[in-house]
Amino acid sequence: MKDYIPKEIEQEVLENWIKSNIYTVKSPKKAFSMVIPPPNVTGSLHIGHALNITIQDIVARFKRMQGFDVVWVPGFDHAGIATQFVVERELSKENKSRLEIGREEFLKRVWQWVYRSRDNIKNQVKRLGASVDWSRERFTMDEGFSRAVRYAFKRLYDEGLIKKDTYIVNWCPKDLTALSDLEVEHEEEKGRLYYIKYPVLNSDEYIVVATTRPETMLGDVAVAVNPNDERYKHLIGKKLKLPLVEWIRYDITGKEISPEIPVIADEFVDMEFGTGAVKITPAHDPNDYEAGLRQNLPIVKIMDEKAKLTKNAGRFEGLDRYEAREKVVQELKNLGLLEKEEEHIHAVGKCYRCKTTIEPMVSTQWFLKVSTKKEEFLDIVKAKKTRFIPQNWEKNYTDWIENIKDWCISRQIWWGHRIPVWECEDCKKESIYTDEDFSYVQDKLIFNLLADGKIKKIFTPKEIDEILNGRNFVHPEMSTLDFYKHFAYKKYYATGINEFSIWQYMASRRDLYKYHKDVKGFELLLKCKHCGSNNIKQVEDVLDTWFSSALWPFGVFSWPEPNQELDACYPNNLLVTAFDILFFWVARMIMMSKMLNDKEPFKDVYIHALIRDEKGQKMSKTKGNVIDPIDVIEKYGADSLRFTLASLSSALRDIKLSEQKFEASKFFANKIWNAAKFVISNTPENFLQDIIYGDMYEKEDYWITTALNLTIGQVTEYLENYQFSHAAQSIYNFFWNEFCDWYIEFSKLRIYEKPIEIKEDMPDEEKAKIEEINQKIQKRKLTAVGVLNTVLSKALRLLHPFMPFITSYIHAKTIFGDSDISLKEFPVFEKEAVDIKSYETIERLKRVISFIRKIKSDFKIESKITIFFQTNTSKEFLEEFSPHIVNLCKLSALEELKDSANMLSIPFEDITFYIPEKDFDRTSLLKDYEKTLKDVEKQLSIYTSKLQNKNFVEKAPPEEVEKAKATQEKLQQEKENVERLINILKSDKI
RNA sequence: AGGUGAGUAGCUCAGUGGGAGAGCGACGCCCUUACAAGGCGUAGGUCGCAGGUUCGACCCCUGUCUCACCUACCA
Repeated sequence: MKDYIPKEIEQEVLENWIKSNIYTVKSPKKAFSMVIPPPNVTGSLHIGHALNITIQDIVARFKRMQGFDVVWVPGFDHAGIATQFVVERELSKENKSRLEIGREEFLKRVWQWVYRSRDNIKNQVKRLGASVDWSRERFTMDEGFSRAVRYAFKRLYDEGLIKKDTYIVNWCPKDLTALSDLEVEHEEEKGRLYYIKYPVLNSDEYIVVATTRPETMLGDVAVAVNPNDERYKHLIGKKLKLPLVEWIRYDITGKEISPEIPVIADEFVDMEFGTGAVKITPAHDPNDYEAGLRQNLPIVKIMDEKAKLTKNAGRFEGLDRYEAREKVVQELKNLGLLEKEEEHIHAVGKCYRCKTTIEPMVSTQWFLKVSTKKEEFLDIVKAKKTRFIPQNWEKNYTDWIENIKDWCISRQIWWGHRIPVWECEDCKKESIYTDEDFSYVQDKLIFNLLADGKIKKIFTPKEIDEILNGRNFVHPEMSTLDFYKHFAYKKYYATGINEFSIWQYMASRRDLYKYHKDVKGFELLLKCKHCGSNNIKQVEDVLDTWFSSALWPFGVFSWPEPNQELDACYPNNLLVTAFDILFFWVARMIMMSKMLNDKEPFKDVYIHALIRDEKGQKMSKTKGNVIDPIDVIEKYGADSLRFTLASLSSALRDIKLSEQKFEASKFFANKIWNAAKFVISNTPENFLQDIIYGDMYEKEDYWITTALNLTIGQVTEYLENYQFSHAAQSIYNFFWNEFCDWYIEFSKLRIYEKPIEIKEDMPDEEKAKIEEINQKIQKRKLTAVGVLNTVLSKALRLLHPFMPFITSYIHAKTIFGDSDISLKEFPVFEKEAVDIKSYETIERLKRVISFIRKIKSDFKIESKITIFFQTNTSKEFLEEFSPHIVNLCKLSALEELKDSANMLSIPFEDITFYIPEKDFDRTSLLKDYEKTLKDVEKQLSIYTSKLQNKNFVEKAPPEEVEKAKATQEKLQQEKENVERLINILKSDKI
């Protein structure tokens, strides 16, 4: 073995895994299932993904080694608005807009983008070492998912849970789409509060209203005051003249609305704020909208979808909302109707994608009525059908569900699942289509292609042939037809489909397919399910991306088709995700799973932290503080990246990350490498045959076996409880501080012990004696090698989930390397391997060695010396381990004291050591020991007073009192020892 | 405004009703045949502040300050 170069070994190991396909599971029996949170196809993975994938892979590898059929499904999310946004930005580089090139051409561009981005991310996931089953890869826009989305939509619609409705929504005037409440980010902003006078009709009085958005006054339909507000009570029911407006406005039903508006009473008005009078603009403010509904007020829209003012704004028509604001304010000023303006800080809603200020707008959208199902969604978590880890998140979930509003699921964008609703131009009613409406496979396939936008309204058999028999987007190794069979229908239809067979089929089904002679194409005839009219058109809107992501835990297992894998893998055993998508995604999955299947989507959700930069700030490309996981892998290796993330990942707090932190893990990997090098290079070739001739275990062998087993127990428990950082810490300590620092050093006594040379001229008897000794040496060596190998192998297996590459590479080179380490058994805690007596003996030995090392360091003893000892109770112990002490302390010998002349005596526990007198810095040493004495005395006084306290002795548990007594005695001895030493140092004797 | 989490060594963080820990950094000594990406040793903390409960509090309770995040409102 050469030096540790992560890049080289990781490459090699990765190739082996991919070649041998070991993470593919055909038919899971004892299943452990997870679905990857599908990364967006918007670019590349960031360090947060790396953390997410690392945690999942740790669990996956752990469970796999424990004998589970681990089904870990990878995949990607089409990310509607985000991806559309990115592709539009690309287009703008060519000075084009999506509106110019049209929907069809634009979507082609998106698919090209997705292809590149997907492959890039896929490669990154592989380099992280994720042991996903690539044969199960899915995409939220693949043929199976698109079909599942239609099924889901239809079921929810049929149950009355999906409704088209006119309602006030969050509208992004740049992306030109509605957004859900969650997609709006609130930011504090400095604004102004304008106080405007509204004259009371037929009176000299006026009401002053305060507003941050004066331009919306053009859409005012009332002014509201609190019914208990004495200032305004007399005005309730009177009319006001809306300033500036001298024209007729129309509400959304087309009714004329006068600029004379009523003063109304409504409880929602806060008397304390502003003037206590509120202008009501139902079309452009969510609160006003609600008030409008309560008070039966008309809705006057004054802005269009780009937030430009409309005809209702009279002479302000065509102005942008901000231009209009300035102009309105100016005109009010001129008329003397602006009482004052004030600085005002308030939160402004922004589009989460493009940061444009949201315009609340009344619009017709599709809603999923989740608010009616609150109790059911709460129950999943309350009844622990789904467990949140850490549990704290339950409260967040519960609070959010309790206040949930209906979910606006339609988006006015192009990239996404088009709503499967066909509206009838004749009877105006809605028909939902899925492939359930067709009985023959051919029709089902053609319908799906049509609904997915893969073919146009009029299509040719050749196009169908090319698509179905062409390479599939997600699984290029199979045709799209096979993809349908394998992933969507989960059945094998014998039907082969080609251009000719389709032609023949469609020609025979003139009831369903209309032939267009002019273009030699067919049209699938869809009819209105209510009046039978052919005059129906599919809704242009697409669904919120999270609508499809919410189906992920069962959609990847070919839902809605009943099948064995769905049964075996759903509910998923575990979902690992970050808290920032708790509502977006986790809650939505719970909702969909409950509504569609009456089940929880997963048993456990492990919610991990977000990664921030070293200053605790969110990483973002614009700030330039991102850490690219691939850069880290290049510099430090994927193993180091993973180990670092795992050791930093406490579930509760954010992770502050800087590049430097990967270094420690790389040093650790290097340590592993070198320790393994030592073990492997000292293992004889035919070791496995010879090991039966090995000798008995030494105490240190029992010691390391015990320490190993204690570690195994800890790591297993930590992993089972998702305590990754503790598990990582535990292995780290064992490997470095026990195995490397002590056991390997101890083992060198036997490993490097040289056989005695036999000389020709020796008498036979002596030769035989030496021969016997040499055999013994050989036997002892074999045992040490055996223990080294066993411990190394088990330690590597403990480490494997964290550092899969290096452990796989090294393990293959050990005597146990017949198959990949990821398929080996995870070490099991063995009670009978724990030998507390030997363990404590060696722990004592470690203390003695450390003490002698400290003495050597304190007294600046550099050369090899002989140290003498004197003891009543530990003679055997010191003699038994004298080789260990001599070697690890680099002494020339350790012997019992014969003559104390010119010796400096140093007490330790029940032993006194003697070193030769020599020059050293007495003052500084005295200072050190006096400080030690002070510390010991302080400790001792704590215990003494504790034991003198009657209350403690009487009330504390007896074992605590015993413990305190023991500690007191220990401290007493230590105190005496230090005092003795100080006296010796002070005496003129030396 | 409500909620959640955090405040422990210079930095990053563990920890728990009974002797304050680790990693990194700092300092001193060592190129010793697995490893200088290493070894050996050392220094450094009234555990945010104030009360309370307890025989005993870094830990539990109350209050308070600071920081971060989430949710809602803000005419």
